[in-house]
Formats: sequence, C-alpha cells, structure tokens
Amino acid sequence: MTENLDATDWAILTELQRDGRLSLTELGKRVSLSASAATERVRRLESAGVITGYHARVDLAKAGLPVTAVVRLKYPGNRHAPLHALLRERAEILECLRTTGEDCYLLKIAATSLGHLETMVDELLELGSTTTNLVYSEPLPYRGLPAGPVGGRVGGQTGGG
Amino acid sequence: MTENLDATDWAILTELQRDGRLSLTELGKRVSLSASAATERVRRLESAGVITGYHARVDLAKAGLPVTAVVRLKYPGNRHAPLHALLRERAEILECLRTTGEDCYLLKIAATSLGHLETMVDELLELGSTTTNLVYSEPLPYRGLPAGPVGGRVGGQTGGG
DNA sequence: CCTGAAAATCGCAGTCG
DNA sequence: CGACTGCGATTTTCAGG
Repeated sequence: MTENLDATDWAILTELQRDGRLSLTELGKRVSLSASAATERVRRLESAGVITGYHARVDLAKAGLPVTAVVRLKYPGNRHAPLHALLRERAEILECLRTTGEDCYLLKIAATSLGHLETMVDELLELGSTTTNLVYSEPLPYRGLPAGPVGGRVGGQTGGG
Repeated sequence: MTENLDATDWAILTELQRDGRLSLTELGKRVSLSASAATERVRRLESAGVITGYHARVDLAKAGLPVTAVVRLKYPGNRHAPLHALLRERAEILECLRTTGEDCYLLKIAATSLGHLETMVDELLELGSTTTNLVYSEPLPYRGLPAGPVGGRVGGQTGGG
C-alpha cells in the first residue's frame, strides 16, 4: 500500500508540495540528486499514484468568493446518486468528505454572498438535513504532509493485510 | 477586493488549477495568448495574490497515512496561542478552519493509524472538548473554483463594509 | 499584446558503479 | 538496478515594436 518511500522520496514530496512548479533541475539540487535521477524519482512517484497531481491554489476572497462555509449533511438512506450529481454540477462545492457519525457528509462550500450560500444550502436540504457553519479564517495557510514516515508511529498496525 | 478578473484570467486560473505544471507556452495556446502575454497575466495574478501558490497533491494512504479524520474543537475562552503552537508543531494537522457555531475550530487530521489519531486527539483534548469523525472517502477528488464570476450571484450584496 | 533571439531546462540516450 | 554525463528540442526570459 505505502509504496516504501525513502528519505529522498520524502524530501522530493516536501519540496514539490511547497512549490509544485519547481524545475527538475532545481529539485535535484535541493535533494542532492542529479536532474535525471530526480526526474526518474518524480515519474515513479507519479505513476505509483503517490503524487496525484499539481494544482495552483487560488485565494477565494480575491477570486470573488468571500464566503466560505462548512456544511454537514445528514443523509437518510443510501441513495448517493443525487448528491454525486450535485457535486459534479455545483463547482461551489470545493470539497466533500464522507464520514462516520451522525452526519454522513461534510462539504466545504465557497460562495459569492450569504444569499448565494443560502441557495446552495437549499439545494442540499432537498437531500437531507444540514448544519452550516461559516468560516471566519483559516489559521493554517498551507502545508504539505509531515516530512517523512511520521514520528508518531503509535499503535503501528494499520490492519495487517 | 476581487481584482477584477476578466474571462482570460479565469481561463488561466482554470487551467492552472487543473494542471499547475503547465508550461507557459502550452497555457498560452489554451487561452489563445502568446507565451509572453500568458506569462505576464500569470505574474500579475501571482503578485496580486489571486494565485497563492502551486502545490503537488499527495495520496495520503499511499504516503503511509491511511487514516483521515475531521475533528471539531470546542475551545473555551480566547487563548489561541496553544492551538496555533500545535498547528505549527503537528504536521499531521492538514487543515484548520475557524468557524461560527458551538465548535470554534474544525481540523482535518491525517494519521498513520487509529492509535496515532488517538494521540493527536489527546493533545487537542488539553485545549478543549473534541468531536471526531473518521473519513471514509472523498467523493470529490479534486477540482478548482467555478470557472468565472460564479453564475449564482444571488443576493449580490456581500456586506458593503 | 505580439515577434524574435539568448539562456535555461527537459527528455533521451549511453555508461559507470 | 539505480544514478551520473552529453546532445537535440522545447521552454523561459527579455528586448523591441
């Protein structure tokens, strides 16, 4: 499952999470590898599915979406189709997690205004009951994963396949 | 606030959100601009703070963090310092949102195991009471913002302050 | 915003440890 | 088998229109 990443792989992941547009030459320098060696490592991480993609991050407020909210959706029954359709259709839904607990789904929504958010919530209310919380701020701007096989390997068994 | 983005800017944002490593040449082609014009647009979006960065996305499970959880933190009083310290210290905390509602903070945590998650939650319990939900799956893999000044400009006033 | 040339980078070979 | 070196193509960057 975990593709057995060594320290160099982790260094690469850290750098590319920090700056996804890093040239392979510069990346090589930072992890003490030649450009071609770094390239091969990166290609391997990509095809192994460890790196799933590279994306620009956009400031929501500056892009005209000053309202962010977290909506929890309590979804009776198991008919996922309508929700999935909504996820595809409404690009304002930035993220959707299916979770344990009373609320089956947790959605992160960006809106142009409270009115806009209200419209979005109304659409969700056709599926189930919702709990909405506005987002004041994001105290954790951005950061990648822990750099390396995380220190806290507590209770290590991840379910020995 | 919103830096007055035109259709071309939005096209650029869409492309770069989909593939952050797109060459400026290729980007130019896709938005019908010369490479240098595309470059200037991108530079402008970057320095205006609309594009906040470029990041590689990593598959959590493949990187050895198969357990993801959402933890809501009910934080009595207004002493933010200890939490902020924890956010800096613990890279397992992927995201932190300060929200309205009974729970002041919402955290997204990645862990190597349930035991590891338990340790994380214990640390948070020193700050306040928590509600934890495991994440089954993420039905919405990745997607950028809505392409353009969002259709639903409903109730347009974003609160004139 | 486009054209055009210099510099850097990328991708592909080949070769060594 | 994994990592370093040399050449052609592409891309980036900077000047000028």
